[in-house]
Amino acid sequence: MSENADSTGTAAHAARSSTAAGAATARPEWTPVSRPSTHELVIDAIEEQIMSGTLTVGDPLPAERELASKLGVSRASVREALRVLESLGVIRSSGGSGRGAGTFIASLPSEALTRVLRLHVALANFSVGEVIETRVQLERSSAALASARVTEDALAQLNASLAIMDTPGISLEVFNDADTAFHVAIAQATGNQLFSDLTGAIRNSLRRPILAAFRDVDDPAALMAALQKQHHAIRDAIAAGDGARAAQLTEEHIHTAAEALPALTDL
Amino acid sequence: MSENADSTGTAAHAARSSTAAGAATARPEWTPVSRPSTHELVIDAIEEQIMSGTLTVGDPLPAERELASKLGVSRASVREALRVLESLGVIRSSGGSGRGAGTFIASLPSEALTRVLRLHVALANFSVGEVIETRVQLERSSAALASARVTEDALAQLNASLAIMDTPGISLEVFNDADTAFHVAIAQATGNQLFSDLTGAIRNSLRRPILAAFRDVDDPAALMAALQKQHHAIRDAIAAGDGARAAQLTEEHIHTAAEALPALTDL
DNA sequence: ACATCTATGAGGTCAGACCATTAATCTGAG
DNA sequence: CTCAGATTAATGGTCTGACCTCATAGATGT
Repeated sequence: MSENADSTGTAAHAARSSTAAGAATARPEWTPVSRPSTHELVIDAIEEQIMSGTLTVGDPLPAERELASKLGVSRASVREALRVLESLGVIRSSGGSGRGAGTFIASLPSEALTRVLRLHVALANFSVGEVIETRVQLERSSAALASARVTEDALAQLNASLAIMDTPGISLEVFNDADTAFHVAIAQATGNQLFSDLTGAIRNSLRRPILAAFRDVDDPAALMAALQKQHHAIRDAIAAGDGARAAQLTEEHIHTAAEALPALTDL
Repeated sequence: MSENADSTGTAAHAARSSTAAGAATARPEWTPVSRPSTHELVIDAIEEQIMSGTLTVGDPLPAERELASKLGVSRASVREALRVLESLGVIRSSGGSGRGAGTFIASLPSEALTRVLRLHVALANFSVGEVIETRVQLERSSAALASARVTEDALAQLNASLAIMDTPGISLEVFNDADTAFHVAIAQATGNQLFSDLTGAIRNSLRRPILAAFRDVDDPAALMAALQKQHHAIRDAIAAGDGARAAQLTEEHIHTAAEALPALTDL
């Protein structure tokens, strides 16, 4: 990366704007020189190759030792950089020798998104209320778009998840996971991978709080039945291609769940 | 984390559903035992403290050497884990001694989200078309919600960004960054941090492609002027509290930009 | 031709050293 | 007694070099 400490760009430019507006004064602006750590430089070096298209999915990276000597840094720094990229779902490493051994450019964004959201939800940087509001908006869009694009295959996916939840005597965990799968399947039906990854990440970030809140419910089976009834209605609306209705039902569905789990929002 | 290799949950359950549906056969299902690496275990240990609420924002972590000996692993493994958490915006480290030195739980989710999206857009795991579609839906919601909740302060933010873009003879980069700031400010006006972080991350992930595509435009100044006119209209709709109109204008605005930059979508 | 064994090369882990930075503490001059 | 300056200790940052495990490619033997 040429522009270091880019900090999402926004903040830096907001600050810059104040000097532009205030103009006149033109004080020297001594910003403390940032000294990027070695592993950041390694990340930037690899990121640059990716940005410029030199490295694409499936390509191998040089061996750690080789990369270290090429970049003139220690193997430890290279490894720290690789672990970061790995956590971002950008690379995949495996041991052994020959075919398939080594480090490769991968594409596993959903796990990375899930982890980021899960941790920050737990840290209350994002409140459960915010996350639910985002989920409502995202899944409204998913439902509407899915209604216009749904295929046989996608419907089969929806029905598979519904079938699991229709099974009597199912455990809370299994129900919840099938529930997640149902909503992700709707997002997948839009054909937009980013939608479905975001949906999965958001939903999974709430997994633990949801399961915890469910234990405070008087009649879990009744709630599950109610939700499941709504699931069927959503499926029907999507299958009928009625996007507006699907969106509306989805919003009501999520609100039903949120209101039935009061322990969730005052977390 | 109790559940290892959680893999977003979804995939595992989809697979499980097929066996549940197919039933009868009941083949053994030999899933290769996952061997989590040491640094993953360290991450899980720290994550567990966060999930259980033992560690919250601002709390210090033990020193690297101490943590290593407590967990019975090498300092290198601890450092790899810390680098991952740092890249996820969950911790912040600084050297030295005494107050403020050491590693602390932090809260910088937006940078992490930006990096994830930026890299995966570059890797074409998310196509530009997908990202733009997501952006349309997200910002439609932002505009609608913002219209209902906008404050004096938020309007001032919007006007500040507009003022920058109204400045004549502005460079492409400055315009684009102010443009980003404008849209993020709308998201911020919803009061939903997740909205605004996602908006910023998505927009920043497109920064490089947008700037590149802009260079193929015949009359950049005219395009900027057209976009800026739309910006003003959006601002007015939000200020007037007309959510539906704001959403509609936002969608048209993004489509205008996308169509004026054909190089963007066939990237 | 096939099955086995071995060498190789990759990531994974570790122990220990040294450096740079920072705050707290000590020391001595005024 | 006060305050400037030197010292020290704690912390993250980096490097070195070693050893381990593992999976394959290729050699070896039958």
